[in-house]
Amino acid sequence: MRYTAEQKEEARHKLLHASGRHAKAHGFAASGVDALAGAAGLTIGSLYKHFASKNDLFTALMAAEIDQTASRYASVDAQDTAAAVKALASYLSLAHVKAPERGCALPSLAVEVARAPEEVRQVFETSLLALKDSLQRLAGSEQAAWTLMAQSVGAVMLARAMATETHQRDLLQAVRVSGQDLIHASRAQ
Amino acid sequence: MRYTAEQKEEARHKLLHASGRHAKAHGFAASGVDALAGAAGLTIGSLYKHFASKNDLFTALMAAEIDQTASRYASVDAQDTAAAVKALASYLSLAHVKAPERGCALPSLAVEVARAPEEVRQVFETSLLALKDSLQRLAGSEQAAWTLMAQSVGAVMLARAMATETHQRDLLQAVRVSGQDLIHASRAQ
DNA sequence: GTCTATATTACGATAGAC
DNA sequence: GTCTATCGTAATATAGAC
Repeated sequence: MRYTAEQKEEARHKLLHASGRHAKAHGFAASGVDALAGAAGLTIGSLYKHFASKNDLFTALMAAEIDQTASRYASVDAQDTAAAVKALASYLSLAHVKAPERGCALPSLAVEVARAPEEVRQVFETSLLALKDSLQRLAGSEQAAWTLMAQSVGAVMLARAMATETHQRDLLQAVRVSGQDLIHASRAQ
Repeated sequence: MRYTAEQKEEARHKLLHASGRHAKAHGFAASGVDALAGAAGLTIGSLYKHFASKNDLFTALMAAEIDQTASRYASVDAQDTAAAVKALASYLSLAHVKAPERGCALPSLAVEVARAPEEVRQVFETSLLALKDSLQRLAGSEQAAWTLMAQSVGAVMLARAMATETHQRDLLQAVRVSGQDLIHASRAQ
């Protein structure tokens, strides 16, 4: 055959990665299928050979994105408090706010998962629980992990919606301090 | 004239309210202009007599929605700690997660503001800062206000994206406890 | 597997009658 | 001010050549 299984896998991977970037920046529903495929240098017809529907692409894309975020925090040394604080500061940075296409998918796309069919939400939930476990290693308790996740995701999303950088900084800074308190409190015990 | 200024104002108000409900449930960009107008019992042609464009409607709708949330927390007695905790519990309830059309606009629509033109974000920011001030009365400090807002909005959004009610409860409960700690800490001083 | 071309539907916005 | 009708455009998805 002209195309090997490896080449197909590679094309699928590139499709997931590139359409993920595009969706995080412009929204998934708001992105046309042609734009999603075009981001990977492909065309509509080709995309539909890899995914049965736009929703099918969304499911795979979301899982890949959240897993990527989870593995990022899984690689942080849980013993190293300074490393945990640094990872938090990176998430709650102005750079993250300004570059959604390179950042975490949750502030950009979680709301679209909420409106997606049960199947999508089921796959998403599995990935999200894995991310929570990664955070729990750094945050100490499950409660701290959920709180850290919710406030970080909320802060980045709200900061992106604001118009002026000064206020974005204020919000990020406030949540950063609260998050640090949370991390330190769990380690003081 | 056949239509008085009051009737026009009333129609505009109903349009804002009904399209707000619809947008919170299904997303603003994902909602057709006909569906937005239809939610208020009107038609497209009529909507365009009140708003110059779909984006113009979004700006007005967002401001009205956030102001509504802000006034809700402005009416809570800042002296009454139990009342503040109760308001927080109501926001972080399963009922709120299950009924986005009747709830706060932030978990549903903030991400769309982030992708909207500068003009929209500017108006949004003004309303959001007023909401922050309302929360600051209850939370004590500005830092606690931003944190409370970010984690509550994030928690509701993430809970809505999850598939099973048990995990939704876990997340809401965790953030509720953290929020209560935040409120109590600010009042212990 | 990738492409171009197309079928079909829905979108945002406008025009004109009442 | 509200309605129906309509103009362009862009959407999702499929068909068929290579």
